[in-house]
Amino acid sequence: MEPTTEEKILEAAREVFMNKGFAAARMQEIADRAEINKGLLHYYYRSKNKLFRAVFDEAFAKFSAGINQVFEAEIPLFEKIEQFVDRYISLLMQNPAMPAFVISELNQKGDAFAEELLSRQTRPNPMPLVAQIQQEIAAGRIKPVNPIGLVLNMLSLCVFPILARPMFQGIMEVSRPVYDQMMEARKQEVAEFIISAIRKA
Amino acid sequence: MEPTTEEKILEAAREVFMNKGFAAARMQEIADRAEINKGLLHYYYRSKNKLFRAVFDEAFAKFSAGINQVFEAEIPLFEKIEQFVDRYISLLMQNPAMPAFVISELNQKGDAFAEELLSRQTRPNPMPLVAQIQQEIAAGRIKPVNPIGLVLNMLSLCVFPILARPMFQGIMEVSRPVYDQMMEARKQEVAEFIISAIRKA
DNA sequence: GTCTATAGGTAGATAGAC
DNA sequence: GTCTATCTACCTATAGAC
Repeated sequence: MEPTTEEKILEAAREVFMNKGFAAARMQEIADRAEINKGLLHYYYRSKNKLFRAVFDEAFAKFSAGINQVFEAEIPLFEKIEQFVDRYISLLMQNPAMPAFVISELNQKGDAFAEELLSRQTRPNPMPLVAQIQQEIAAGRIKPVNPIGLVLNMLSLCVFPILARPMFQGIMEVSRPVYDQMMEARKQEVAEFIISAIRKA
Repeated sequence: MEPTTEEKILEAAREVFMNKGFAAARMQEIADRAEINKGLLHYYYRSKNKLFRAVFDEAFAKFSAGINQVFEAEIPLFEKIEQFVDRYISLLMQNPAMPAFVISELNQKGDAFAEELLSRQTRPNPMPLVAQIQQEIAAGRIKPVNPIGLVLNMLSLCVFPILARPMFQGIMEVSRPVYDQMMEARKQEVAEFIISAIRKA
């Protein structure tokens, strides 16, 4: 089935906003990619800001849903870590521009924007995982680490390599296929790294 | 001593470019912050692009020098990890906008820009640390991990929490002072986390 | 709904007086 | 070196025909 005009606009806006950021994005380029004209863009979304919000909100909700799905799974901690790393790196590799997009817009638009955005329904909620980590510590099954710190470590290890891809490729002088291959191997390595760090001696 | 006009310009440009990014930065705002007028800005730096490059190159060189200093230190691996985490988190906390700035510009301007930029003299060189890790593995003193992956993990754990500060604060509902305090505590925690992960059982 | 044309505003860059 | 004034280009947004 043919995509509707609105779908074509959103798809085009996603690509342009995510790759260039809000300020550098051009309504003309979005119109061109959607194969319509600028006037029609404003007919559907009255302003650049409104179109941006539509794209950003969707990306943020997708990001949140993907992450919460694993946070909430009712499985043992070590399995959950493995699943989290595997699924989350896969999700990020499928949308490699998303993390840099979300991070830089949140940084640029100031804390007011971040606050407003994070007050919505669909947002990351690490509490189930935090609680699970606390239980494991209380039961003496893993080392006594800061639970929030551990969740932050898991996220850092998955997201940063995607954010830093251009820098990493430049410094290490590796081609894109080799980079992709390394990320694939990292799924296993990162899970082992985290589990080794918290497993009781 | 009074700062020269050029110093005032660079200082103002740093603040504006780092917080807003290239596209959203305005020459007018830079002029205002430097307490001069737009015309004079163009007298010193003929274009916005040239001014941006001056700021970016300086930030990138500073970033690289700080990191290389620890990569090259001739001390035992576990000590080096502790020093790296401590110093690098401190450096980042003193320039909290720098990582997001460098990362997003490298992502937005495409791989050509990244390639060109990374071909300069002062750039991050993790090879001394990679070699040291390989030696430790060969000597059987740490677990056999991917050396490049380990360096990437160290960087991820230090940089990502700074990049994600607005998101982290929003999700965890913590104030700025509490966030700063958590980052301070992380210096110790992250070093222990990494060492636990690679120490032989 | 979709197009063309254009209004209205703003930003980077230049000219020229002092 | 520093200023004011202005040019030129571009971009968002609107008006109006079809």
